[in-house]
Parts: sequence; structure tokens; C-alpha cells
Amino acid sequence: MLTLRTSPPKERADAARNRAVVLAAAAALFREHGVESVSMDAIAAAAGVGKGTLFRRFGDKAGLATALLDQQERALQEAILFGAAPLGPGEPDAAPTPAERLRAFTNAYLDYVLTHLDLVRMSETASPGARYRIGAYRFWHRHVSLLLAGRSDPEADAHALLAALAADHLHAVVADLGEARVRQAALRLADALTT
Amino acid sequence: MLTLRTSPPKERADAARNRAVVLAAAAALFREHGVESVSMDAIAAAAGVGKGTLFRRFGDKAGLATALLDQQERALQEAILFGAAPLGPGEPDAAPTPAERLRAFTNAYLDYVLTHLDLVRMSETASPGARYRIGAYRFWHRHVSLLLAGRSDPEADAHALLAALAADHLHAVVADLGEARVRQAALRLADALTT
DNA sequence: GCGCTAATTGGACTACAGTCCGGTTATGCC
DNA sequence: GGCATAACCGGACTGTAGTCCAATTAGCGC
Repeated sequence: MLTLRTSPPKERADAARNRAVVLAAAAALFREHGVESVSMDAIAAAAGVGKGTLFRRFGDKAGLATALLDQQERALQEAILFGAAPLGPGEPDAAPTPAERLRAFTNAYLDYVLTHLDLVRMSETASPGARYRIGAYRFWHRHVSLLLAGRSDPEADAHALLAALAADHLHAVVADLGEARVRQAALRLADALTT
Repeated sequence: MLTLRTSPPKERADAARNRAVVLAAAAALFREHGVESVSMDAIAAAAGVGKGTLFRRFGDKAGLATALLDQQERALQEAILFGAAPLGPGEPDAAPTPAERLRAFTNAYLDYVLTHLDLVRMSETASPGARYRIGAYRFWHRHVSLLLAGRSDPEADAHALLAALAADHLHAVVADLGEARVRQAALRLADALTT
């Protein structure tokens, strides 16, 4: 019999089972008590799994949050790489301008982060610099840099835009000004960088 | 005999003495071992003081870092409020434009943060949202907002500029691109907001 | 100088993140 | 199916941030 392999490092059946149980338990606890106030001990207990297993599989609390977000993060990344315009590259004969794509990215990214604000915040602020270490940041940065190609300093400007989209920043600023104004400001910033 | 009082809540002599000893010990340990790897226990021990005292006086590690920065933070704030142009308001007959002042603020703030990057980073990232809770952030935000008066949304744009000047962000981006490019990008952003 | 009162002190205590390693179990080969 | 091996498991352990309260001590009016 031929079995499908998703990737070279094969995951043992019990490990896969535990991973699923842990993620489900974590999601339930987070939903019920809020991301901040759930301890890793509690998650391990709820999943019927030892602490060592938790940390072995997910590294730390940020890694657990990242794993929970993985699905939707990939969806956004696929839409950016292969999806319809203006977020994606679209068809060759009707390609969106970089400025249009940057606006679309800003909107879509805000949708994503604001929908999962607590989880993203946890994944970005669990330890100082965490945001810049996870692979996702590199993806967003590369995408924005490419859209800014040819301007003064695409890489530096991309970092600046992403700074305004950091989860901890959004958390504080949305509480202060409301989502609408923050979104408009981010879009103005995106426009300014492509002007 | 007339004694000078700095403020209504009078500080007891022993408390003042301990505060000074603690700050000196913390500064020494930070200088020697780096901000990250010094524990509050170590600071208390080095200062010959109990842990309770440390937390009572400074709240947490971020508060301790803030106290150490207090001197220089005040100096910058004074220069902004009362100093010479273009950072300060200057003389009535030769006032700088808001755009000039915003560039000057960006430069001066970067000087300040980059000089004390580890301490500022600790004060901003000790706990999620810490940056937005300390009074200093409100000061910078108000200042930038005032300089942007009359434009689309001064408060939202001020938050966006300050996001690019966050210590954790600067730490990561300076490591990636170097100080010069980051500074130029921040200045371009300041210019864009006043255009 | 002297006692009254309230702030201050400091170390024992809790809770949590993250590490470690002896025992267990799945997997692949024969 | 049976066995060798490598990966996995889980709970005991460590180090640290932050809390709490009984004992102390400074400031103040007399």
C-alpha cells in the first residue's frame, strides 16, 4: 500500500494525535479565559499531556500561538502569492499596480491581525524581538519590499509600514482611536510610500 | 531652618538613600552584564536591599529602567518644550515650521533611543503594552500630534510615526539595515506626514 | 528628648515559563 | 511477528517575576 507523505520529517502517529489534542485544548481555553490568563500548565493539564511535550512541540507560548494561527496565515500568504488582484498578482493582462496591491495588502493584513489580535499579539510579544524572528515577518517584509521596488529604500520603508501594523501597537492604538481611524492612517501611510 | 520641598509627597530619608543605592547598583550591573541578563534578585542583593523594596519603589523591571532613563528623558522633553529651534519652539520672531520641528524631533528621539537602546527596550517590552502605558509615550504622541495639527488625522498619524521609532522595532531593523538607513527612512516618513 | 503613627522594609511565599532525563512506545527491518 | 533503535513522553526540577505582611524605623508634634 502506498501512503502519502506530506514532508520528509515523518511525524509519529501518537505525536500527531497529541498535537491535535493540544491545539484543541489551547483554542478552547483561550476562547474561554482569554489568551493572557491561560498558563502553559493549564493547557498541558487540559490536554492530558505533560509540560515537556508542550514545550518540545511548540517551543514556547509564542510558538503555540503561531501554530494556532498557521492555517489562516497560510491562507493570506497564498492569496498574496497566487490570488486574484489587487491582493494577488492577478492575470498577466490585467495586473494591478504596486500601489493598488500595497493598499490591498494593508487592508487584508489588518483584517487578519485585528480578527486574531490577542493570538497575534501573544506570538509577537511573548519575548522581545519575537516578531522579527518568526518566518512570517520575513514574508510580509519581502512582499512589501518588492511592491516598493524602485523607490528610495524599499526595505527600510517596508519595515516602517510593518511597524504601524504590529499587533501590540494596533492593540493600543485601536483602543485609543478606534479601528476605522487606524485603518485609514495605515492606508494613508501605504499611499505615501508609493507616491 | 527652611528646607526645600520638591513635591507634596515627602520621601523619607532612608527611602531616598535606598533609591539612590538601588539605581547605582542597577546601572553598574546593567553596564557589566547587559540589561537582559540581570535579575531583580541580583539587583536587590547588590544594593543590599530586599526584593519587596525594589518592587515597591519601581513597580517592575520596566519601572526600574524608566527610572534610570528619567534624567535624559526629561532633558529631551525640556529641549522640545522650551529649547532652541528647530527642536524647540525657538524665538517668536524666528519660529521653525512644524515640518522642521518634526524632522528635528525624529532625529533627537532617535539619538536618545539608540544611545540607550537596551534600557528603553526593556522599559517598553517588559510586558505587552508597557510602552503605551508609561507617561512618556503620551508626551511624544501629544507633541507629534500638535506638530501635525490641521492635517488629515494628527493623532493617528502620530501613532504611526512613533510605531517606527519603537525600541524593539529599532533593535531589529537597525541590526538588519544599519542605523543610517533606518534614520533616513524615519525622516522620509516624517516628511511624508507633513506633505 | 519622647512617644505616636504611618510609611518603609525585607525575606518568605506563590505562580509561571522553560529545561532535563529516565522510562516508554512507535517504526522499520529482518 | 519479533527486535533494535530512535523518537517521544511526562513529571520533577530550576530560575525568575512579582506579592504579602509582620517587624522596623523615620518623621512630627509636644
